[in-house]
Amino acid sequence: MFDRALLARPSVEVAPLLLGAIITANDVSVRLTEVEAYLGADDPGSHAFRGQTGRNGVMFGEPGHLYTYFTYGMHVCANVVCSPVGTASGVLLRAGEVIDGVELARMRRTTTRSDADLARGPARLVVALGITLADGGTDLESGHVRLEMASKSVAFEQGARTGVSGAGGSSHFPWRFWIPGDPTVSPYKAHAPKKRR
DNA sequence: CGAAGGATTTTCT
DNA sequence: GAAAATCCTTCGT
Repeated sequence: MFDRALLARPSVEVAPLLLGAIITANDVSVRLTEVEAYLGADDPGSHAFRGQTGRNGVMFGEPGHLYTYFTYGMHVCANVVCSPVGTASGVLLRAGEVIDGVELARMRRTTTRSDADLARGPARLVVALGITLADGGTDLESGHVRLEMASKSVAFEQGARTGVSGAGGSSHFPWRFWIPGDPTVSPYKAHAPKKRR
């Protein structure tokens, strides 16, 4: 199922609904096990915090579309756009379990040893699915990247976001959601301060 | 097993 | 010019 009205709600409400959902692209399907919510306003960790720019434009657009961005010079991350047109919010896809096209995903993730690592982490998930920057703005209902939401909600846990620099990284925004006990949930902790800036 | 450093380029100030 | 919603390798315990 794909319910755009459901996605038009704030990302903090949408995030837990996406756990257990299945995203399919380029002949690989992933069942989401970990996500993070980002808001445009009132969220220093969001790209849209300082208003609309060329990069984050699709976050202000129609819900249910794909928002991709390039970060750390070598990684692509993917989000599901939430909230009505004109309001920026999104859900970062942090990790998932490859349930279809495992062979293909394994070929793309040459550095991966175990199958549980294929989509464990935002940039890894994107690579496993074969998504690139050019896929930003794709409609997840009719494009070549599809989202299939779970028919019923699953049990989940909620806690502090990881990897967010600055004020947004504080545990004041406990907007990370995951399926407890799942081996594909990202193991990364908040990193120590970086040296080279 | 855990901690730390380095890579690399798009985007915005 | 500086920072960035990360990942991988290497080093130390």
